[in-house]
Amino acid sequence: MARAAGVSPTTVSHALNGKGIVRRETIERIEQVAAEIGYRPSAIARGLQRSRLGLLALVIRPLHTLDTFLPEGVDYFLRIAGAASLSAMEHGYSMMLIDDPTRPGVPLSALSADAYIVTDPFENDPVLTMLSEQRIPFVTVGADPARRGQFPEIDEGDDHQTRLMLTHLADAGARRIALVTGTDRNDWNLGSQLTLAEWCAARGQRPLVISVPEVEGERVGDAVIEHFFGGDPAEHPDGIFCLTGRHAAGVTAAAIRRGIRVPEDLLVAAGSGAVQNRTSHPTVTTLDLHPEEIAQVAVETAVRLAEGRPLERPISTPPATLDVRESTTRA
Amino acid sequence: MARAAGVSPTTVSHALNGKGIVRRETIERIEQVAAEIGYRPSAIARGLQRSRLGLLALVIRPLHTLDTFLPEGVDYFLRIAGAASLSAMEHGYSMMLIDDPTRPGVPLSALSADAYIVTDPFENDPVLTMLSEQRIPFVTVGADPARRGQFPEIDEGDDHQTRLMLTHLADAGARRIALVTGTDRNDWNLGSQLTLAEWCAARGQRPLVISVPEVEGERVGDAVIEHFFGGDPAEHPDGIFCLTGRHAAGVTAAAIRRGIRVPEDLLVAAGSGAVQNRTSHPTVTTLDLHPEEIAQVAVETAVRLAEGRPLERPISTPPATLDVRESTTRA
DNA sequence: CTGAAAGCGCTTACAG
DNA sequence: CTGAAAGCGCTTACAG
Repeated sequence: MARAAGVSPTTVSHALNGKGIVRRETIERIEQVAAEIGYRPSAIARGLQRSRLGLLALVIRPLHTLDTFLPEGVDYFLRIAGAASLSAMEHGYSMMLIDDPTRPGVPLSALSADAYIVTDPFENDPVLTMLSEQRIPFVTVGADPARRGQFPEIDEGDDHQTRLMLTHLADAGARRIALVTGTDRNDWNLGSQLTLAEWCAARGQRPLVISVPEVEGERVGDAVIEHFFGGDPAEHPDGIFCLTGRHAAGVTAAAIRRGIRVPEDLLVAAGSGAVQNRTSHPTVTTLDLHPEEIAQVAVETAVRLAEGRPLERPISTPPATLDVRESTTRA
Repeated sequence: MARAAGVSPTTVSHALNGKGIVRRETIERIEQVAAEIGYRPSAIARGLQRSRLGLLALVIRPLHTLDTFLPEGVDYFLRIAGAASLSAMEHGYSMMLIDDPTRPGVPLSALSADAYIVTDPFENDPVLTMLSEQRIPFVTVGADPARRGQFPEIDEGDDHQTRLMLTHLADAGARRIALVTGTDRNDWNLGSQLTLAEWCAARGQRPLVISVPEVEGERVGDAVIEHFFGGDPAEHPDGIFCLTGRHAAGVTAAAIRRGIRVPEDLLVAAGSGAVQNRTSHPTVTTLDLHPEEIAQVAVETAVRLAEGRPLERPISTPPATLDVRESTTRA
């Protein structure tokens, strides 16, 4: 490029980056030659200088537990990935989608992002440990339950969300609300149990909770219903809050199979909605967690970290909102 | 690192990469020191040498047309993205998810992948033109309809898939099959029209086709039904093949609203399934395009290109299979 | 205003 | 077996 324009590499660099002082005509000539020969500076060479590549990475932890990377109907994480990728490009970065970077033999490239976004880390998540040991900047979406506040984290507002849904269920007529969580030890699953415990304590109730694997999806329905409705009728719930949409779909179907009417006998709602919840009969009330906006905030934070700019903490996201549907609407 | 181990950078490089000849003990010492200080070679410096970063990029063209990057219920592209990302890591690469890289002001990083995968390029797709001009390796999933065979491409088997579905509809009792395509000018939309034209020609029929925007999703239902059932009853179809699952969902619902029974009066099927099709009433027959396997083949091809290894052409993917559901099953 | 020099952190011939 | 030198393609002080 320098040769083609008949100047030194220094001048090319100055001209194209608007640094230093270069005669206007020289800049124009260089720009023209660059356009002609389709010159683009090498991101790698520049990266070596700045030791930043303009790369962000997204690690979606819960997907690692699921058998398929992308469980059907669960659009929450996928919308995060898409929105994060767009958002990154708007900030001048590209987004890598990577699986567990602590596995032996991960590609070097998977560890060369300028900053990482880790959504829903597990308790004492080794990914966070590794990144932190390697002094690689990262931000989590949802805290590591065992290390809350230790790392830059974006509060998903789990507590608020859980209360929002519990209040809605109570308003809709539920007197005894059971909780169905997943088994991943993340803030979402663990935090909601704490919130329910407080909620129940305030009402002098014993919390009804069951944790079932995320990966089982709809299949957990019968087991969950049997668990809550198998024993003492005095202990039967009249509202069930499932953290995942697929669990809620399975629970709703199983309840109906057992002759329990939804919403007449039992209110059902989901935390993170699945597409199924919008098309099932009855349709199921869910929370809208606004994944696009979470992704945007996460990317902004990651960019700040990558560029060594200060963070405003705590970082929070717009609160979840309710999508009220038939499963919690009594006539 | 070299200093820490008391050897030269050359020896470190040799030891860690298994190149050259290094005494076993030296290797061991270097490895130990590396582990102790958590040393990882810089992917950037190495990349500058090899002018490859170990990065692949996925460009999902149809998502660009849609208003949201990740339309709800459409899991095809998302499953491709997830599977491609996993597959890339197995090959020692990381996967970037990028939007249109021809836009002015794209991050340099978005153009520094070793090879690109472009799914469902448009006719004369500027992305392909740009990549090809810049001599950046890429493979398309589905051809550029205007430049078939000009670039490395993975055949999605559109023709086979369309015939598979037409045959199924005919077997299920349809005498007059209409086609609903999207409006993106990609192989999937254009190719299926050609196949239908041939199919109809063989039967002495005039093809019934309408193209409606992908982004409209379910909302197109009434317009499509009105288009096909508004006029001469002799021209009413008794089978509709919608290329997208969301269109099929909308069409099914609209037909039922109009008193057209599915599947009794009208068979409906979808090309690429959406989650809705599995939970609607009636459930809707779809093709399973096996996105995970397509992603895998695409990644393998991209890796070959990145490494300058020869391609075996034509590259093909496992044929689509039918998921037969209620919408094409008459009692 | 412009360019020669050094350096980012590696790898790869090549010399010892 | 080991290391000094050159170089990957840029950027950034610094000298002219």
